[in-house]
Amino acid sequence: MKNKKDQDTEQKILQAANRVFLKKGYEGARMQEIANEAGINKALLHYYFRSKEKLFDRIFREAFSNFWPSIEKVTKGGNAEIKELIEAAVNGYMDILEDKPFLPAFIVGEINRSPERIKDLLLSTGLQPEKVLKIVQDAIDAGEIVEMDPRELIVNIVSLSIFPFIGRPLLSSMFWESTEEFDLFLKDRRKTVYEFICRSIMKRT
Amino acid sequence: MKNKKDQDTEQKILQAANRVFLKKGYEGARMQEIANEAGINKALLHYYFRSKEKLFDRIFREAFSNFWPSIEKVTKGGNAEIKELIEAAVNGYMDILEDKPFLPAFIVGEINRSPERIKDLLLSTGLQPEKVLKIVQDAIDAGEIVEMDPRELIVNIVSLSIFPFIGRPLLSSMFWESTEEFDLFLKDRRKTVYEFICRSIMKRT
DNA sequence: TCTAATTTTGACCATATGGTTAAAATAAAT
DNA sequence: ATTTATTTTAACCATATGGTCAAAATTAGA
Repeated sequence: MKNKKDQDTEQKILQAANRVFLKKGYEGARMQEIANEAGINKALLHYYFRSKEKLFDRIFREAFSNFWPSIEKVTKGGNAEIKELIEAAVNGYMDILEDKPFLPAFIVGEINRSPERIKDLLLSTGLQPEKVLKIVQDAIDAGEIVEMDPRELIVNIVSLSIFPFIGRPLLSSMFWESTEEFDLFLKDRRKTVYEFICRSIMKRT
Repeated sequence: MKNKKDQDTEQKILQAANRVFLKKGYEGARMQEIANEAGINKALLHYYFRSKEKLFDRIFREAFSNFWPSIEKVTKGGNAEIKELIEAAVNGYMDILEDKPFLPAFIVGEINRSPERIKDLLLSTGLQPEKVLKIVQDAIDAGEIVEMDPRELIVNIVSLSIFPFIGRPLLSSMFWESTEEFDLFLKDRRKTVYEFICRSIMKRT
């Protein structure tokens, strides 16, 4: 039976673990640092979460499920508009990543470390990539956009949305005066990316 | 004075370190594993490279300098064509990344781990981002392409070229039958990315 | 208030890991 | 051939790290 203090401590641990794991990854993270960050004894971590792997697994699954923008509004109604899909995807990613900029680097880094877990993870998210593909394919069949592999468009949308956050330190150093200015650029970007994509896929008159 | 065996061993170590560090990152890599991979005693690593940090630094600098496509052909002559720039950049990245797919994940991961090193690294590469920006700006001023922040176009080119390699395990699991098929997709991609970008920036008639 | 259950801690353990050292093996110099 | 310099190894060392445990502190239940 859980009481109030129980919940508090568990939450403090999870928040601390989240900060540390996301910034340093599984290999770089230290249980001691997580304990310090949470303001508790290291043994408590094991009391609540058995092992580093178990704790990490909890954090990672949570992070992974937060990684996907919700586009049900677009996919639900049968009459899916391709432009709405793009707008929802780009805005969805921007919303998530402005709030948690470390998320994508963390996810791809950890997936790279143990790729065998992907299948399981994807299943538990209940994502339906086929639905997204179908929307794109329908738009192509209807002649609304140029002909292309639907997967290519998806990859491009995702690339344009996510990569600037992964490459933030590098890009901001090369082309901006400061990371703050780069962040301003990122804020504007949801508009410009959307336009960039639409210009490319709309047929010429 | 170095003799032949010396060179051999050093090279074997560097190759082994390269494999291990690129796949596992600094924190995940083990000196023992590098030694095994190189077929030598662990103490030899320290004989040749003092410490893990020193060895890593050597590998990382090498990796970082390999990360940039050579676009001098385009930038050298004053008459820089924007389309040539895009083609050179996309093809340059594809050439590099088809050969070393782990490179971008490694670089961005390690830069994330210690961002303070970037300035120094960038200086030692002798890259000139301004030149690239100027080519884009000139094309805009000449009315060849649509108006936009030149940095935005650069970021888009880089994102579209690099991200699919970073997100390979995830993307291939979601939208392809196997990683092999995804790799075929990546091979074709240098054409389609180029076209995708050009369609977006060329002015409508 | 008194007891039982739960939570928290400090001290400890086993192992992994980066690093060192002295001696053995090999190559170079004479 | 003998000596000297260099390369390689096995055996260690110190420390960091994930994890455990018994006791103390706290909370819940009677």
